[in-house]
Amino acid sequence: MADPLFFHVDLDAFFAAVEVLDDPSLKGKPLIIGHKGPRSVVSTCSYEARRFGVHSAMPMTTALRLCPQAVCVPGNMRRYSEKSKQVMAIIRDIAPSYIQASIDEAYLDMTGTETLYGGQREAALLLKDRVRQETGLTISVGVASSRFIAKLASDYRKPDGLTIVPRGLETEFVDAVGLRKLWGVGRATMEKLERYNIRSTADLRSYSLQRLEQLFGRSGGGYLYKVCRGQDPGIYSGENKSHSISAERTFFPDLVEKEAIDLYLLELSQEVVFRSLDEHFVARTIGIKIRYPDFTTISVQTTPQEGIYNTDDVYEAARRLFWSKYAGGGVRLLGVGLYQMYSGDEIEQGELFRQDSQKRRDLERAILDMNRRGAALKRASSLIRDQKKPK
DNA sequence: TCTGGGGTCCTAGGACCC
DNA sequence: TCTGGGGTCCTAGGACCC
Repeated sequence: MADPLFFHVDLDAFFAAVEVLDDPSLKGKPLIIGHKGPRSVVSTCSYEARRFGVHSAMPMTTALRLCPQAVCVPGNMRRYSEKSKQVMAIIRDIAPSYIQASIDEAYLDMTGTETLYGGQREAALLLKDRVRQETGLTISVGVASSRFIAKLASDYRKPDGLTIVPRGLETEFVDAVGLRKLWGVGRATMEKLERYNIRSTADLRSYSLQRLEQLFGRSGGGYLYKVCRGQDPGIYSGENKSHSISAERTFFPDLVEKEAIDLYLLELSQEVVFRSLDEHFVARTIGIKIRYPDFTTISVQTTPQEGIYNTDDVYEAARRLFWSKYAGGGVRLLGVGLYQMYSGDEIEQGELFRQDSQKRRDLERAILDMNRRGAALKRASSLIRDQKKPK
């Protein structure tokens, strides 16, 4: 049997690259994707902007202080997902199988393709070439014996990079990448590691599995034990898991009026329900999230016996949860989520009220279909909200 | 650095059942 | 009844990633 071979493909500064493609006058300029508002953050930025210290998730105010001449555009997800699909189509053409991990990255299982393309490097170069020719975008590719190492490798040299980690040199490669840049080691883990004087992957290897499990829990300990040895922690199974959908909004200024809070709860409820209809998922649990001006964030959820079928069900539950938990004062952020979602549309029939719920769900589906055809049809309550909403 | 929005996974405690 | 152990479900919060 052929040795396992994986590619990880990562689109370089993806959103920014698409903007440049669509407006060549932006080429070579520091470009930031994100809203300009006082509470927004950088979504992506071009490499020119990165030279000023700008990076993803940075508060927009900070970014513009570092790089005042940056061009700032809000972003267009529909356009990005269009380009993403083009790239995935090329990947599908070249790889025997692949997993799309997000809008701008994918894991390709290239096991057994060495004779087909004349070698790993040749296959990776073919992929890079085709993406450039057919979409105008550049990608960075990591090649390794596991998905985990391939992922680290694609990030090792960017943009337009190609890094091949030879079989057997996984541990050395992980050492070269360094602890902080390992996927899954974020700030909190890093701080904890430093408290134990663990500053490198080599330090980490001197700890036993048992000790790491004591310190980081069964799962976290096992994860660290494997990755510092260049082993794949196996995090890509993902089949048969429940799914969730959420929507949230940060406000400026903070919300204070009861009416406004209710109207936003309605809007968010509507949003998640329509998306669940679109994806053909039914939820068992609904939750809300409140963030106060001091950034403390709480969440509450409930799993109603009667089931959750339509916007009214979600909105009523969201309101109950909110008003039972709300501590008063301003609201910086509101969120509504559907959890424990399973695919399916039909609800078990039987009781009358359920049939009624199903009818409303069918109505909402009809509205969704009309919206897809471009009709600007909204629920009346939402129209009223638009009139009342400040700005 | 005064901190978006959409997700996933993990943990720990409590309820409840056998 | 002062009291075990395992399994499953639910909840709140945290960490992490793109």
